[in-house]
Amino acid sequence: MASRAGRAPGVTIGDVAAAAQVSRATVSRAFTRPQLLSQETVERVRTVAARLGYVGNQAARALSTGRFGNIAVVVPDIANPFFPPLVRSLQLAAETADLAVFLGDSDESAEREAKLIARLAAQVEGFVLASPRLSEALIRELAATRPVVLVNRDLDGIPRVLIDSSGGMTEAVLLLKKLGHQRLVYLAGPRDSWSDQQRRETLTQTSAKARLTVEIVEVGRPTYAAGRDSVSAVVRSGATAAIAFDDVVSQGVLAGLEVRGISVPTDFSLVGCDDTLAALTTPALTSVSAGAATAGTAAAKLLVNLLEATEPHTEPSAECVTIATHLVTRATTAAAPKSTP
Amino acid sequence: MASRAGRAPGVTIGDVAAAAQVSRATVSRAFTRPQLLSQETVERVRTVAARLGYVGNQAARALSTGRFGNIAVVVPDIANPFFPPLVRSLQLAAETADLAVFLGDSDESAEREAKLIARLAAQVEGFVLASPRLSEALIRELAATRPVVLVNRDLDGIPRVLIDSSGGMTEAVLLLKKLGHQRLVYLAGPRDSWSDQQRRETLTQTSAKARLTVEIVEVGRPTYAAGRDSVSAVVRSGATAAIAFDDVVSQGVLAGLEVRGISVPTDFSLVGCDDTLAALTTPALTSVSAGAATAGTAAAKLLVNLLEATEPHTEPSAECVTIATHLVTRATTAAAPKSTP
DNA sequence: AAGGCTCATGCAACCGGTTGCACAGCCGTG
DNA sequence: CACGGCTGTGCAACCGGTTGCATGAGCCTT
Repeated sequence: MASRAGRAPGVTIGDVAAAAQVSRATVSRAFTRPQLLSQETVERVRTVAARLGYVGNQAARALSTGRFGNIAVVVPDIANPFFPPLVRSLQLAAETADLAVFLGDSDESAEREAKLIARLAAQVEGFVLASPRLSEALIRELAATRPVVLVNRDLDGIPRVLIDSSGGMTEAVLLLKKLGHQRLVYLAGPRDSWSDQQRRETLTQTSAKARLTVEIVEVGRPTYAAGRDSVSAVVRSGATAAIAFDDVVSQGVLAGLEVRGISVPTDFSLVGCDDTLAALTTPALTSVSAGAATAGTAAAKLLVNLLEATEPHTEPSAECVTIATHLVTRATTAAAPKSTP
Repeated sequence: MASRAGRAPGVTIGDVAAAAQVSRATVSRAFTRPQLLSQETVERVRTVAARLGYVGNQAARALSTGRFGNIAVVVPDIANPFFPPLVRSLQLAAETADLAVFLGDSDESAEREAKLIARLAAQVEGFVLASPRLSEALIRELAATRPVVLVNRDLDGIPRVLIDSSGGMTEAVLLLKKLGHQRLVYLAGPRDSWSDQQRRETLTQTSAKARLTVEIVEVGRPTYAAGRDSVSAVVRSGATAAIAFDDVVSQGVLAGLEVRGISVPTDFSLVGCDDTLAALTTPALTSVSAGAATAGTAAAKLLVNLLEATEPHTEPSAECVTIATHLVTRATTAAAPKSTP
C-alpha cells in the first residue's frame, strides 16, 4: 500500500500512459482529439484512465492551451434578490458548456469590483459583469483584453443584456395617472447603476408627457432599511404615489408607511421594480417585471458564443439582447386619495 | 509597434527578467521570497514589473506549487434566500485571504452536486459545502483528498458549521403550547437536508415532551409554490398551528391560507425558519433566527485555517462551530382559536 | 515490386512560473 | 594570507498537460 512520494491525490497523464502502454501524447489525444487515434486505442486509454480515476489537471491544461474553462460573474450584491436567479441560471447554462463559474461580490463598490476583476482575470476566459459599477473606461479596457458580457449596462460595442424597464415604467406612470395621482416620487437607487439611470430618465420623461410632477428621493444603496428610512422624505414631498428603484426598497417603504399609519393602497400607491418579491408582500406589490433568470441565461449564451467564436472568425459581434418588461398590477396601486385641503 | 506572435495579453516573468536584467528566478523570488534578495534588487524588479503591468500567470503558478488560490462553495439553490448572505460573507472573507471563489449551484440534486465537485476539484484547494445533498460516503471521500468545510451537515471528523435550530425550535413549540395550541404540523423540507432532519427531530421530541401532537407534511423542495400547495394538507390535518422548514415555505403557506380565507394569526399560527424574509411579510413572520452570514464567515475562516495548517502540523482539526438560534416572535403567532365542535 | 499515401503513434519542445543546488564575491577571523 | 561562512544570484529541472513534426506500418496504385 506504499505509494508515491508526497500524497498528491493526482493521477497524472503519465500514470495513465504507463498503465495503458502508450505515450503521454496518446493519452492526451484520447481525450482532446479522439479522431486522430484508432477507435480501439481511445477506448483502451479511456478505460484505463477511468479505472485509475484520472482527472486532467486544469492548471497544466490551461498553461499549455491558454484556456481555463472558467468564467466569472461579478455582481454588486448577491444578497439583493435580483441577482441570485440571474447567477443561478447563468451557472446552470455555463455548466452545459462545461465552464466553471467564479462569483465576485463587489459590495457595491467600483474599487472592489476592479480588484476582483484583476484577481480573476488571470484565470478566466471571460467575464459577465452584472450591473457593473465600474467606469466605462475600465470596462472597455477589460473588454479589449478578453470577452466581456454586460448585464444592465449599455456600452456601445460591448455585448450586453439589457433589461429594458422603460416599457413597464411607462405603464406604471400611465396607470398612476389614470388612477388620479398627480404627484409622484421616484425612490432612486445607486447612481452608478445603469438600471437606475434608465428608470430615472424614463420616469421623468414619461411623467412630463403625462403632466405629472415627479420628485426624486435618493435612496442610495437599495436595501430594506434604506427604503424604510426614505419614507419621511416621501411623506414630506406631498406625493400620493411612489415608484421605487427595486422591490427591496419597496418593501422597506411599505414597512415605513405602515409604521406611520399610512395605509397602502388607500392612502398611498406604490410600484416596485424587478418583480423579485412582488407576490410575497402584503399587500402584494405592483411591480415592473424583470426576468433576471432570462437575463442570466442570455448572458451565458452570449459569452459562450463569444468564446467559441474567438478563433474562427475574429468578428467581435457586439450583440445586444434586450428583455422587455411590463407592469404587473397587484394590490399596492389604487385611486389617489381625495386631496386634502 | 509590432509585437510578439499572437496577441497574448500576458507579460511573462521572462519579459520582466529581461527588462530588469536579472534571471527569471530572481523575478520570481522578488515576489515570493523577497528576504532572499537584496533590498535593491527587489525594488528594481518590482518597479519594472509594475511598469510592464506584469501579473503572474495563475495557472503556471498552480502547476508548480500545487496551489491555486481558489476555493469553491457549493449550494443547493442560490435562489433560496438563505444562501446569498452566506455566500456573500464567505466571498468577502475569502477575499481578505486572497482566495477566489467558485460558486456551484447543484439545483438540489446530489448527482449534479457530485459532478460540480468533480469538475471543480481540479482547481480548488478546498470546498465549502453548504447544505450538501451528497451521500456521507462521497463527502468523506472528498474530505480525504482536500480540505472540506461543511455547513449544516453534521459528519464527525469533518470541520463544519452548524446552525443549531433546536434552540429556536424548542422555543417555538413551547410558545405554541403556551398559546393553547395542541395539534401542530411540521412542513418538512428536503429529506437530504441535515437542517430538515434536525428540525424534524427536535420538533417531534419537544412536542412529545410538551404533549402536543405533530403531523408531518412533506413539502419537498422548499419553494413558495410548494408551500402554497401544501396548505390543503395542513387544513386536512386539523392542526391550529404550523412550523415550516423555512421562510420561503412559510410565505407560500401564508398565501395559501389567505386564499382560503383563513386569517393569520387569528385562525391559525405559523412559525418559519431561517428568518430570511421574516420581517418582510405581512403579517410579519414569527421565525427561528439563523445567521447565515455568520455561518458564511465562520466557514471561510475554518477553511482558511485548514489551508494554512495543511503543511505545518498535519493536525486535521475537525472543529465544529455551532451557531445558536432563538425564536423571533412577530405577528403570525397568537392564541389558538376556540375549538370547533 | 517500388513508390506514394494514409493512418496511428511517439518524440520532444513548450506554456510560465517555482525551487534545489551551485557558485561567485565579499567579509571577517586566526 | 588562507580559509570558512554568508549573501545574492543564476542555472536548470520540474509541475502536467498539449501539439508540430517525424516516423513507421500497412495498403493501394501503376
